[in-house]
Amino acid sequence: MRWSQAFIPTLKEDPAEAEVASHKLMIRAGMLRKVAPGIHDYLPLGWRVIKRVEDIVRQEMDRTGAHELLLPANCPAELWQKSGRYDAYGPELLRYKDRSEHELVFGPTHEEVITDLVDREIKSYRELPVTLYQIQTKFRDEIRPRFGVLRAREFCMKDAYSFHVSKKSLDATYKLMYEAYHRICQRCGVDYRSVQAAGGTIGGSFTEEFMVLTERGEDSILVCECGFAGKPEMVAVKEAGTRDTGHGTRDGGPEEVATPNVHTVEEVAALLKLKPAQVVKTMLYTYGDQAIAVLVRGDHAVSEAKLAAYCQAEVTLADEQTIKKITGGPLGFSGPVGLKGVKLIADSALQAGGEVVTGANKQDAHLKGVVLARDAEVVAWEDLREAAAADTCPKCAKPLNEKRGIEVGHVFKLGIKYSKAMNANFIDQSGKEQPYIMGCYGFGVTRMVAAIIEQLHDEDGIIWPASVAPYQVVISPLNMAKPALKEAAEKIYQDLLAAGTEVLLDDRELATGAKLKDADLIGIPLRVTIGERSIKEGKVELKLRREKDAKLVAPDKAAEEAGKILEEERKKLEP
RNA sequence: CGGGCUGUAGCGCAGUUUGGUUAGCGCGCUUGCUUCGGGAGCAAGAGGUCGUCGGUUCGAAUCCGACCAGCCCGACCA
Repeated sequence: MRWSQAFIPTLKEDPAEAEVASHKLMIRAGMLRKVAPGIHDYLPLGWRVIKRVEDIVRQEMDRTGAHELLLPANCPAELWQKSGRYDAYGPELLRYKDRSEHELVFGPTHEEVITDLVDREIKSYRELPVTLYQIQTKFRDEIRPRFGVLRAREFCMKDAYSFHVSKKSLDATYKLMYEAYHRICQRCGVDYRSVQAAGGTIGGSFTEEFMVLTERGEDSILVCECGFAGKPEMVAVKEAGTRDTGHGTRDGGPEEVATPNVHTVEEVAALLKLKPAQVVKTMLYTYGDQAIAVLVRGDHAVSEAKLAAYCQAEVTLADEQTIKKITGGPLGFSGPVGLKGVKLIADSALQAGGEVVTGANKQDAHLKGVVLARDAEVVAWEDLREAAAADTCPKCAKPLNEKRGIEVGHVFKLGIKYSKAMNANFIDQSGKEQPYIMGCYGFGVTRMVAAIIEQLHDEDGIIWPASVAPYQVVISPLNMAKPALKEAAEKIYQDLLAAGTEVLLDDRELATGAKLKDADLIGIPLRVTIGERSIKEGKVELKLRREKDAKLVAPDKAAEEAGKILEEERKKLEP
């Protein structure tokens, strides 16, 4: 492609609307423009990258034996009513009516549609398992779209669904998908981790997320140098023996102290001149028609995932009314002493003993000098809190580091959640109807593009890995008015085209600096620089975007040498 | 939905406090000449419902009111 004829509207300045690096750079590099909040034009350069990532995803899906198809973006609401998600999904689901008043949804994900298709077409266990996938535009009516394509309302996603007769068969496909996702992330050239996700402990289902590590990620993850990574709510915590909670044990039991208008742990600790760790939080949760009180140290957070696993049910934080009914006191003053009629469990970190401060179950009062083992009826001490960077790796016991990540992929064993709700069955070997056992596997294509930039850029612009770059080579003749430079550029351009290389020839009549700045901004992996300085010696320069120094080669060897360098670059990204 | 901020040329902004000639600057764009190893110089030019509607005033980008849109934080979602 000749740059003079391309549509690559680069910008010199950062757009005011963009906050994060990937968003700024996608706009400045002429990849992306905003049409409405969370809705974008993908310009040619951006679209080329999206297609490169799509191709990687497609190749890895095909390698697992999955089959690509394309489902409609517009789906009848009936399917969603059948699964129960028409009500459960909430306002993020874009709904509308057609001219004959039929209700439709614009699919944010396609479990319903695919389950309906498979149910209509696959009747026998003999035809299973099957894995189907599509790469498609999804729509989610995000409450607050932000960061460009990282959290958009319209985005490109690969979604795959597998159908099985047995859990064992699902396990096998899940493993294939899990491995495929690792290969995709490796081929995209990013530093990433796979982590077990919440929900994985309920009902035997299992789910993992693939997170690209970047400082601006929306999720917190804990990583260890041994390779372990996990989400704080999932990482098992081992308490390190006894712990001094700060103020020793006196006789005499708890003593009430006035704490007017003091609600949060920080406020209580400040008022009583203690550390948050010396205060105990009492959190009430409900599940089904039951309630449970959970104690954690003031500086810790309850892991709802761990609590859900303990309760074997989804848990919800109790509302103020429920709190009043159970504790007799208002929100913010709950405590374990004298608490009746509710199961009381505590995080293992509190087992060390010592005196702590808790709520008094009445307005504007706390209790100090509480010794949980003595003053409260704790029925179980469990690992119930979110892990933090201060904790140690459950695998190797080294200290953990807290990192931020962007979720690009999610693999999930669904089980019979959808097939059961939608009454979608196959006939098993004994002639009986059984619900399909399902898995689903999502991958955010446009999100991955942004995640790559977020991780691979410098102050000059994007640094594309060769595997996803919109062009492999950019040729920059530094002065189009000099015939010698122009001719050398043209020759190398033709050589590279003949070799099948995706090449961008910067034939624009711009000042030298502008061309070099633009080339760096759009991040093409390899630049062939043709300037008078080197052409006088009969050479041109080959420079990798990610490196500082250039290699000098004769113009007629440039295409061949470029091919070799790129081959090396691509090899590095192979799983 | 709550809190904060912002709407002035394609982009980035000044001007608004204290109303007053023809609304400015930088980048970009057009034409010409000169330049060319890190966003060139000179000259000439095009481009504006000052977010919208209403009000106050002899006079409104500027004051008042309502509305709309966008961005950030939070809540929500995952």
